[in-house]
This record gives sequence, C-alpha cells and structure tokens, in this order.
Amino acid sequence: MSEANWTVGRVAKRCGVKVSTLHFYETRGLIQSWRNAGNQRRYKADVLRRISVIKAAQKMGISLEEIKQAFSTLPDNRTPTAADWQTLSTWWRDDLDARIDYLQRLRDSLTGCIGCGCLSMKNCPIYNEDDKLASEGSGPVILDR
Amino acid sequence: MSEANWTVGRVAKRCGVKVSTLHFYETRGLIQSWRNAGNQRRYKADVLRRISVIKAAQKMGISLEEIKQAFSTLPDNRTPTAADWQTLSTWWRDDLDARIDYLQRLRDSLTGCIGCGCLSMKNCPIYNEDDKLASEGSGPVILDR
DNA sequence: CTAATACCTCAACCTAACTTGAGGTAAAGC
DNA sequence: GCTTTACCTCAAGTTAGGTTGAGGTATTAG
Repeated sequence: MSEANWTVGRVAKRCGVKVSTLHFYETRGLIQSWRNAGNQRRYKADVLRRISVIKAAQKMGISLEEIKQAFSTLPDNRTPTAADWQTLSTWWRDDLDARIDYLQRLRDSLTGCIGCGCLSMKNCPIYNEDDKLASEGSGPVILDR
Repeated sequence: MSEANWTVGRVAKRCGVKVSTLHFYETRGLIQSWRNAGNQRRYKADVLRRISVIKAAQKMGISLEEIKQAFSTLPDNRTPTAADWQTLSTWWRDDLDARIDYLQRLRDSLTGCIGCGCLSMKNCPIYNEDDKLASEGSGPVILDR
C-alpha cells in the first residue's frame, strides 16, 4: 500500500475507531480524503496522526470544534512535520495545565465546602471560582442562610 | 416563609438555575418536592444544598446519574446533616484526585507524544492509559471551559 | 375584584459526538 | 465469474443535560 492509499476500513482498524467516525470527522472538516475511480475514500498516511491527535485532545476535554481550530494552524500545502504537531501540543498543554489547576483548586475547597453549608453563600470558593473555566449559566445569587 | 415552603421560582433564583432545570432534576430523581393545594411545587430548605452539591459535582465532571447514586446513600427519613454531606465530599474527592492524576499523566506524556509520532503505536502512553476515567460513558470527561 | 405574575404539564427542540440502518455500488478472493 | 466483504450516501436515532413554547391554572399585588 502506497503512502496515499489508505482505505477507510484500514484507517479505522489501525486507529481503533469506526468507519462511521471517519465519515463524521470528514463532514466536520477534521480530516480529508481523496476518492478513487469508484468513489471510495483514500487517505494519505498523515491522517493517522491527525486521528491520534484528535483522540488525545478529546481526552484532555477539548471539543472537536476547538480541535478543528487548532488544526487550521497546520500547514495547508504540506504534510505537517513533527515540529508542527509539537506546536499544537504546547498550545494544548497550557490548556491542560489550566484544567488541572482548576480541578485542584476545586478539590482543595471541596471538603470544607460541601460539608460546611457555605455552598450557597457569596464567599464559597466552589461557587465563586474567579475562573472562566468555572463560569456557566447565570451563576449563583447571593443570599443569606 | 416557613422551612418547607420554598417555591420553584425562589429556589431557582437563589440557586442561580432555571425553573425548568428544577423540573428536570425532579424527573431525574435528584430532588423532591411536595405539592400545595393548587398543585404547585413546594420545597424544604434542604433542596438548596442539594442543588449546590449537584452544581459542585458537575464541575468535577460527575454526571447526574452518578450524583443520583451518591445521593441514594443519604438518609431517607431525615434531612441530611453536615456529616452526611461530608461523606459524599470525601467520596468525590477520591474521584477528583483520580481525574487530576489522569490529566497530569496525560500532560506529562503529551509533549513527547504528539510530536514524536508514537501516537498510533501500541506503546503510546496516551493511547494506552489504563484508566477507567478515560473510557467512561460516551467519550471523554466533560470539563468546564 | 382584577390584572399581572408565577406555576403546571407535555411535547418538541438543542448541541455534541457519534451510531445505525436502508438501499445500492465497488473491490477482492477463489 | 461469482460471492463475499468493503464502501457509498443520506436520514434518522442515541445520550446527556437541559431549554422553549403552547395552552391552561394558581397566586398575589393593588
């Protein structure tokens, strides 16, 4: 099999994902393929690394949309080099550091917080993480208790 | 307002969630209410803490189903005490420790891994984390962003 | 007493990330 | 050449965690 002749089935098996997942990633613009004479997908070998990177990023909690954004920084007209991938990993590492840090702060305030009854109060560290990572919805309302 | 006369609207406002969320949590068995003569929901004050705990647990990446399981260990016939909640927080703290540990290992192998090309190989640490957190439910753990 | 809110139920809709299935074609094995 | 396996497209289904809206009732403020 030449460098540019990977079939969906082979890629799927090699990467441990389903064929439907590869179709799906393609519709989302995360991977590309060319078609042979019979309209079947064929991939270049670098798709393997892309998929691996997608899977790794997902384990870090990164969404497909964000992965797509990150991929858009890769070179268009040539196969990404190790250095190109390295750049991505550095970028995500910071993200991962932030997530870890957030969870650690959450952990450190957890024991005191859940038990003590402060959860609905304005000074609760869990409720008031001054952190974009934590912000969701409209947030708690300060009331007495 | 007596201890057992919280309306949905008040609870929602106090906790920073929507009324529909409270309805939803009720259908999932996460909170309970009683009805007044006009069929409107009324809550006991302890629902406030339940909701706070749900929110805190979600930030740790715990699913509603798991939260429900944890709640099932709370006493049925009396309002949970601080000690009861403390037990839960200890339980989840271990969970959180495991998640942090997992992310740290992921981070430590990331730089070497994404760049080096080993990602699709059998011995790649990212691909072979022997970790249940990495494979629980549908996809990776969801974290706040 | 009346109008403005607040609630109620139930069904449908939403996003993410896929999976499943139907109906049909291509490629590969013997 | 024939049969099995691999692919193709497109639509619809799935799970989590909610949100939105319609049509109707209860409560509350003035």
